Amino acid sequence: MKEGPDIAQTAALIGDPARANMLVALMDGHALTATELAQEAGVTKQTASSHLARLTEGGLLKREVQGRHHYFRLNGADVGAALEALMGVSASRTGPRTRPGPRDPALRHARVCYDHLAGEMGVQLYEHAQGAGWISGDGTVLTLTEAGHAAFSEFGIALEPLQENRRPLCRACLDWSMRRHHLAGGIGKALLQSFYDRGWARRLPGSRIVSFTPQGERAFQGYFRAG
Amino acid sequence: MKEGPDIAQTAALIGDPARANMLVALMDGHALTATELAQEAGVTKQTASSHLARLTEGGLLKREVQGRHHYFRLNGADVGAALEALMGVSASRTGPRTRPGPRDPALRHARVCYDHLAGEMGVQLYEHAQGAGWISGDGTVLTLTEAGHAAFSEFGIALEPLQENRRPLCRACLDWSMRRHHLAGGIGKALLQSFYDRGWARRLPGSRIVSFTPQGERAFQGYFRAG
DNA sequence: GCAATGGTTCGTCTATGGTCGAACCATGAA
DNA sequence: TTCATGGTTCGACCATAGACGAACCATTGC
Repeated sequence: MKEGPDIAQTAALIGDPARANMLVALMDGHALTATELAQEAGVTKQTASSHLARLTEGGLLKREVQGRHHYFRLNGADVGAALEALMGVSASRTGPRTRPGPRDPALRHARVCYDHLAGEMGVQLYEHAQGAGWISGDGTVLTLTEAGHAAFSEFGIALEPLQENRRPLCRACLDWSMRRHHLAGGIGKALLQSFYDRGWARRLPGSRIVSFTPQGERAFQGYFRAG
Repeated sequence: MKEGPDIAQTAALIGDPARANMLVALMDGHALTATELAQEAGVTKQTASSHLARLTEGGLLKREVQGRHHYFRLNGADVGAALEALMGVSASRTGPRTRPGPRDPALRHARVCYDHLAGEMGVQLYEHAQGAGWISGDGTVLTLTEAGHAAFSEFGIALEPLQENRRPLCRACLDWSMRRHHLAGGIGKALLQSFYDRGWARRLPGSRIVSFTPQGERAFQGYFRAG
């Protein structure tokens, strides 16, 4: 009697704590090996192997074998989007009784979320874009205004190839550390890449921290100062 | 070591087949009583009661008591969005090996999905809007173009109050019966309401079918003919 | 008052599935 | 070859949680 795809199966896959930990660990976009994921999830290698097999079988993960290492990554952007959507409802429902956020100040200041900038700087970027009228809409889905189109183009973001993409151009992602929004979507990704390219910031290896240089932070503030 | 909201808990809530059936049954937007939901899920009243209690406790459902009837509905649009996102990944991963869609031709032709139009007519509407340049973007998130703004305004949709809303103005929703997109978001909802108001169509009670009158269908084709 | 209907609570049964120990394959290096 | 490391498979154990029967509360109508 049921119609539509088997949503329960997918949700149950995400619904196990160990697997959920693996998935959120992969939300930053890169691939991790099986043992790294086992450590992330806090289980032994055997159980991790079982979970990873089920996740790939279920189509949520993609496996790449390189020598004796098995790398896993999220299978497509929509998987990440679904995880973000679940985070959104979890955050708004269960409220802030969950831990208020990462304890590491650097993590809280600027970190990567899937493939875009999160943390205080991410929130600031979003709120500046909102205040300057570059984006409109207050939900998870945003529309890019003409002013925003002009501003991002001027900043050096090539918008046309992004619009060709199947990926949402412009989306808000709930920042669970601050319970505020930050900018996700194709533009969010392109902006972070641009920060890297300009030498404003770099990704600390083995961590989600995005480390801005003093000059980079100053330049960022010049473009996106709040208010 | 985990950070962020407890995504596993929410996902596990959705991950049970009985509960998932209840949730998708509620995706059309109205409220259903406990016994109706029990029937939808294919379980007895007792088990349904337990599931419903957990869903409301988890913040996914909202309960309204009217006399001796308990009505349940989805708790907010983001819950529906999360369900749609899960449907998206489920549909694209597990592929069309799941039943290709509703068997009832009327259901396949025009039905309600959460609160907007789905089925063949929904897909046609989306593709016309895409072809006419009213919307841009090919992912789940769309931007309304100026032409689209003009077109929908001319059709009689008041866009300004929608933009105030927290709800996404314009979004694509994957139609799992056709594996194509249809138009969701605030505009999708407003359009369907407009079809009702104009007397073009009505909702068949107790079903998801949207029944167009011959004149209504003709008028619809006049506005949104494909090609 | 009584009966009927809609929902919930309690107790029990059962099975699914998450976990780990141990053994087993595969790759790469000495 | 031998050894070490990264992953998987197998088997057994155990807890959770989903299912229903029965009884219980609440609302409506007679």
